[in-house]
Amino acid sequence: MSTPQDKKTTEGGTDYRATVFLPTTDFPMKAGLPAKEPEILKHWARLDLYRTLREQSKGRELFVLHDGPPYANGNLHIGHALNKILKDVINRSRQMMGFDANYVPGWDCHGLPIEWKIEEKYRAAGKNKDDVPIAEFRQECRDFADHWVNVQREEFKRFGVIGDWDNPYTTMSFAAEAQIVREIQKFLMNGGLFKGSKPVLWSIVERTALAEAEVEYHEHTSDTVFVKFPVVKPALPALAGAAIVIWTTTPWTLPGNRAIALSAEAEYARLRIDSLGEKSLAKVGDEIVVAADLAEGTARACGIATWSELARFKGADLVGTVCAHPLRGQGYDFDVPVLAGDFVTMDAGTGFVHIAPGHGADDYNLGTANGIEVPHTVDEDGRYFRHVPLFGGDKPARVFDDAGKPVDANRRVMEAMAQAGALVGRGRLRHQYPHSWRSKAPLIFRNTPQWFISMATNDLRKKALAAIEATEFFPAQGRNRLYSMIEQRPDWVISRQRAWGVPITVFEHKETGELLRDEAVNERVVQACLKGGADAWFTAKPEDFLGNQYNPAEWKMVTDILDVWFDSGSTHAFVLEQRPDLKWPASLYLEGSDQHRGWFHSSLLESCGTRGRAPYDAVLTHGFTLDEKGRKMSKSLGNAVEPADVIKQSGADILRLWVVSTDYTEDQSVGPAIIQANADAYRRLRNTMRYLLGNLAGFQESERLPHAEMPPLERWVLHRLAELDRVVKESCQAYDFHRMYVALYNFCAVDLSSFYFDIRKDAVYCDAPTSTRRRAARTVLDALFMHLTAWLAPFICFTAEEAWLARFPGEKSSVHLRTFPDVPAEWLDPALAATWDEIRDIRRVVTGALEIERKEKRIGSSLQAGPVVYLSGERRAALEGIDFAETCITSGIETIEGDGPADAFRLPDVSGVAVVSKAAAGHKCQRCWQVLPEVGKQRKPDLCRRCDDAVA
RNA sequence: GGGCUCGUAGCUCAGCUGGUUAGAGCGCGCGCUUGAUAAGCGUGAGGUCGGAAGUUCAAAUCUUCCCGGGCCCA
Repeated sequence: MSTPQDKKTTEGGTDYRATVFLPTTDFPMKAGLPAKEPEILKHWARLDLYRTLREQSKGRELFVLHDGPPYANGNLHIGHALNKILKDVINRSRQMMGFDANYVPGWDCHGLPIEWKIEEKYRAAGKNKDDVPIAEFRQECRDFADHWVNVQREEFKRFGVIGDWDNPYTTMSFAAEAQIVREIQKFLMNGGLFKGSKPVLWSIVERTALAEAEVEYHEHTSDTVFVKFPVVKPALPALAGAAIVIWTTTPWTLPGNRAIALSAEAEYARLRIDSLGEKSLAKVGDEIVVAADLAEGTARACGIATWSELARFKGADLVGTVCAHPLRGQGYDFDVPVLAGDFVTMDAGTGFVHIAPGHGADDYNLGTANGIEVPHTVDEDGRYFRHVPLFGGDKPARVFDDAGKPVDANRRVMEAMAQAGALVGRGRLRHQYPHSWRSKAPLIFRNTPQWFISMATNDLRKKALAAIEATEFFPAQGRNRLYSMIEQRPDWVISRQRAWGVPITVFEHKETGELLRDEAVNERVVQACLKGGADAWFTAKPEDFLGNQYNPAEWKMVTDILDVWFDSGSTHAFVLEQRPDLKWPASLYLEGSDQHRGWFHSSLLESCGTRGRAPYDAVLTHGFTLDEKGRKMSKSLGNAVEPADVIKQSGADILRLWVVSTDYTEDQSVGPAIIQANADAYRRLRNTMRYLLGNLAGFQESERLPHAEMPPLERWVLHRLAELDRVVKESCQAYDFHRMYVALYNFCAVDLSSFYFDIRKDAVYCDAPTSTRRRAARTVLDALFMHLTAWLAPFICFTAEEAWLARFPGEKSSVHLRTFPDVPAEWLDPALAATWDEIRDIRRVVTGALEIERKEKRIGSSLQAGPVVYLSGERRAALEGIDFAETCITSGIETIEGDGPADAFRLPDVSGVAVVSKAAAGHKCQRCWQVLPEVGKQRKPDLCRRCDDAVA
């Protein structure tokens, strides 16, 4: 064994450090990204990278990832970071694959949240939104959105995202608003647009519709009633002569009743009332039907003391039964069918739900799905309309008064029910009930006129479904999700009773309700919007648009605002179609999986309704970002990761590395530990770049060695590059960056750092510059640099640039102006790769044996060893032509065909290899530190032959 | 409550149409190196494959149920 004496000989000996070719580079080990990245951003700004790329790639095939617009309010959160970085990785990789990947970012600017912010401001100042002129209010919304567009733009740029930041799109630009108007006009002209009605949450106090988000739930005491609906046409004979009993907490909606819902899976029972408790409203001998599980509860609530069960039915078997309205004969003579509703639960009531399509969402959906009309029963004051029998007329009953207190509607309905003999029971219930966030008054569901886009007219649903079939989905499951939504969705309600958005620019005839369909009128509206934005609809006079042909007195301008999903669903029209540097349809839409219901969905419908196909060729969805425990991020849990914090502490490249390190098709986690892990991984990649740069210092073209003249080790590295080239291409094609990242990372860590670099340090540091081995190595290091900087550029765009500039500085220099380098066919050599796999197996046995020597303190450095390796014939063949001592980083090695002694070192999973440790023979070369017999016999007494020549 | 979806070592992920002792990298422990040095190398310990039942000669892989998480609806 080699002894510590070797070390002593260095002391006082010649210091050959200066003659060794150690790595030299200005590329620092410590990145300092938070400070460095802004400098790189400035470099890109100076060379105008975005525009340079466009010019440079003119004529190439366009790749257009159409940006789904984020909403312009508030700072960016981690979800934005994931989304935009992913888009950027795709754009950069597509660009480097040889496309012209032109990316135009955009913003969604209209809508409720911004409206609220402005309203809040007004309220803080003691003003009321309704007292402000609408144009003024809209201007404030516009300013607000504008502010956040600018804030978010800077934040996105800091992520390293490249795109046309100087000319982004917004849904509120005049051109966009005008085009949105054009789009809605297309639905007007083709008949897809129609006026219908739908129940909305309505505040009687404020005389306005409320959005779900404006609703608060508070305790409220409601009147409850059990009401009999006599069976007229039983679906089963055993049902004849009975009455179905419903329970409701809103008796005033009973005049609007048009159906009864039940649960198809539940059991129902026909009961005969045998005896009653005190004050019961029920009648002995009555036969009623309720859910079997709720019979007892119903009986108790209605004061029924004893009863007999006469029959049992499965809910599904009762469907099709027709009942009479309890007030039949008094103006309520329609049929009340029994339907199955999946929202019916057995929590309370009777298992039968009274359906008033004008007074509830479930009611509406079930009713319209079964072709039932949606009656208008109460007006905006909460009074029954004149036409409602018994409760309307000259003295209509009212639900709530202007202070939100109950009036007489419930009482009068209950009295009528009692009089009709239909009231089985009544009570009071304290429960959670919707209230206005502003007035805190209770709300009602009220049928209101709304504008719709029909799913049936022009076969919109059919076209949309066909378009989904024709679209590529990443991952594939996205197709099903979107398909089933489109398959089931009702007509699209596009009207909102709001202020901040694009109006539904339609004229409705005051008498007939007919819609004005005139291209000349339409064009005048569009021109006005182009000039003054959609505000024109509110500021202009009707005659400005109607011209001389129509009498303004006869036509009403619709003032409802378009659903913002129609705005963003039209981005393809005012961005892709109108910019000559883009194309329609988009190559790709990419958003979070929530956008199956959102942007993917509305864009599809809008485009199919106006152009007959999807505005995209492919759709990619990513999951949501959760904390390290897999939980949703929230302020209250305090588990949110802010992208700005990560950038400030670690740098955007760390955030970008996180994005590509996850499987974004599923939900992904982030937190301090995960960020740290990515910072660790980053250092490994960075040091790989640094090592390449250091050892390429002064590299000359004349050093290059042809592939055929390279040692097997170098040819193996080039083979690995060829393999990676394939992985890179496949991964980029399939947007599978995680796979690519793992492949690149493991290559750097496993193949390069711990193997190739480690082995070749000796030759690169100590060989003479003319040595073939060293030239081969440097040729390969150059190839590694060229490939890795390109491959990593889409991921860690800052660091790849930093590394590139460290080697090729210049004001016009940028790694991002490159494409992925080609790989010569000759590099691919699977047979060679198989040999090296085996060599590394054998090497593992050697390093394992060395580890024991180290434990026993017989060696420190592997260069102190010169083991004997016993090999089977096949194993030995693998080492043919290989310098195995060099491969194992030992000073010498002896290979002998044979089994080897019994006490030799072996590994269970590597057969035919046995290692007997031995110290290297000779003395330590003071330059290369190998222990060799020749040391002491050269010109310089403390050097080996190679080093002696090298320093000569 | 409904639709879709996810749950493999501390972390990020591989494990094709079911088939030997479940893999990788990181992290962690130990050791080496001190000429990639706030770096590099070697080596070791970590898993009831969310849980239960079932199908099968055989299940992380198929079926059912349950638990937990997520998105969208209601």
